[in-house]
Amino acid sequence: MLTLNRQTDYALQFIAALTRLEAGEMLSLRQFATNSSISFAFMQRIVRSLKASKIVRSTQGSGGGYALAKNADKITVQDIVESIEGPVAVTMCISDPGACVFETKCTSKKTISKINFQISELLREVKVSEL
Amino acid sequence: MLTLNRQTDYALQFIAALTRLEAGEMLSLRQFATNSSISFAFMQRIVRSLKASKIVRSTQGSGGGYALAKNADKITVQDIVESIEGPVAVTMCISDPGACVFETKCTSKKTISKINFQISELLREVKVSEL
DNA sequence: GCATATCATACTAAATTAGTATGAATTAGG
DNA sequence: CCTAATTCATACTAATTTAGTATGATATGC
Repeated sequence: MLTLNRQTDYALQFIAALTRLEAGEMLSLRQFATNSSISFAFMQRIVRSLKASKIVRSTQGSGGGYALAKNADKITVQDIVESIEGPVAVTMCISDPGACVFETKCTSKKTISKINFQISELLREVKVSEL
Repeated sequence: MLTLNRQTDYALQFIAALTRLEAGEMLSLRQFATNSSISFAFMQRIVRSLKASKIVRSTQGSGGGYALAKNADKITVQDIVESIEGPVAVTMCISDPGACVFETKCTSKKTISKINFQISELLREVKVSEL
């Protein structure tokens, strides 16, 4: 089905929520999770990746929470996907050269790489401000 | 990683091999499998989908095998992907409306649907003759 | 100090994907 | 008619990935 995993899906929703904050406002993850009836612990792990990729920033302690680390039209859907799932790689020859049994005799790599690039570009053109 | 599964990968390689056949020639799956050192039984299941989608045709019995069911530039990568994995659906709200916990309050569906459509179109523009 | 947050790690469960096994049906050629 | 080579069909198991849980530490405002 060529699908994003659920974590990415949740991440996009969380980011969308952050785009709706006032300047200076923080969103508590617990509040978001409860509000959306999804697992808080699961969300924590997802958001950790977003933090590591510098997509969101956080403040700890009471009254703390998360906010976008940069302007919503400086963050792309590609950034989110890559933060959670790693680089787009439609086939294993892209993510893991040498893994494919066809490798040497494959005539399609060029075409496949092009598809991969185009999908990646397409995701890069969508800003999270559009979510 | 937004990746095609291995079955699709194998299917693309098989189709690529079929495009290289002379008119009237058939390729035995056993031969292809042995040749590529991948599981014959696994390939059988994959090719069955391709047959069901009328992408390949087959003749049984000694000397039989598979060939493309239509011209190589009438078959797209999208056809192969859809035959093996089903329709492109980047998020579950596309493959399974009602499954997503955000459903009602989601503001992003339009954008996501657009991405989904674009990826699908992109795959449809690549013909298997290019593999 | 306490309630409310994030941070970090380790674990378990569920679902999907990959791969195997077995046997039936079909056909060309000797 | 027999045999070898092929596709067809179904059912099963194993491996991997994804989803989800549990627990406790660390930080901060009031």
